[in-house]
Amino acid sequence: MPDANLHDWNLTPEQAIALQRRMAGSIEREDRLAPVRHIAGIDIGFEQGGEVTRAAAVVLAWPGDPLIGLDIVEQVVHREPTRMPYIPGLLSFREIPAALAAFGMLTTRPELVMVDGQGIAHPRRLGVASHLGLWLDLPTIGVAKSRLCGVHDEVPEPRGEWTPLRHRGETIGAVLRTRAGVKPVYVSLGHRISLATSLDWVVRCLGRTKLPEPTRLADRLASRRGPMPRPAD
DNA sequence: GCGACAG
DNA sequence: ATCTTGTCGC
Repeated sequence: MPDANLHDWNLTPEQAIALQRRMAGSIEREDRLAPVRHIAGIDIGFEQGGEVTRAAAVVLAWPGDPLIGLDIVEQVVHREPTRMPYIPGLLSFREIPAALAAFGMLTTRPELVMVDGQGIAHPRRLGVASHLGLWLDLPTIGVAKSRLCGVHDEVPEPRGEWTPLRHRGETIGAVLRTRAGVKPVYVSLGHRISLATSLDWVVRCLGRTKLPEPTRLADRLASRRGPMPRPAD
């Protein structure tokens, strides 16, 4: 069987794991961002019992109106047949192809991308946010609603409080309280950004909800709940 | 060997 | 992730 390469998304679990180990070494954990004017949010949802994969991408302008909040500049949806099942640790191979297709539909090229899932807070340090960041060569942040690996203390109740997420003696992310009394989110750097800066951006993009706006809006679009994209004027 | 396990 | 109604609370 031929070796796995970046353009092949139909890999065996063994090949996928080997590829993650190779790619993880290319992840940049320090800031290398252009001035942020647009922030994108990416998320994937499923339809028809999982047969169809639905990728959503939203672009928000930064900074937004202090009263209205962040403005939606663009929002797109891409649907395609689901390729592979969900396997813990191999999520990106299931979601990235569709995410890339949706991202490619965007007219605006954001300077920062927030992804629903882990960045380097992954057993092999290559969660979906990191994988996507490497592919797009853009700064990415992983914002997950639950933990994949690592341990942490309880997070203080006040909004904005956080505690380190550790795994094998290394800090791989932060568990952030985005709303008092609500389950915290797992923030980890994806690519070309530090954990500290990642936390800054997530907090800055927070509305009154648990998830930051980019991820929250993409989530809503991907799960086909909120209003559909309005046709162009 | 026995659990845990992003979405 | 998705399947699903009502219900508790600000």
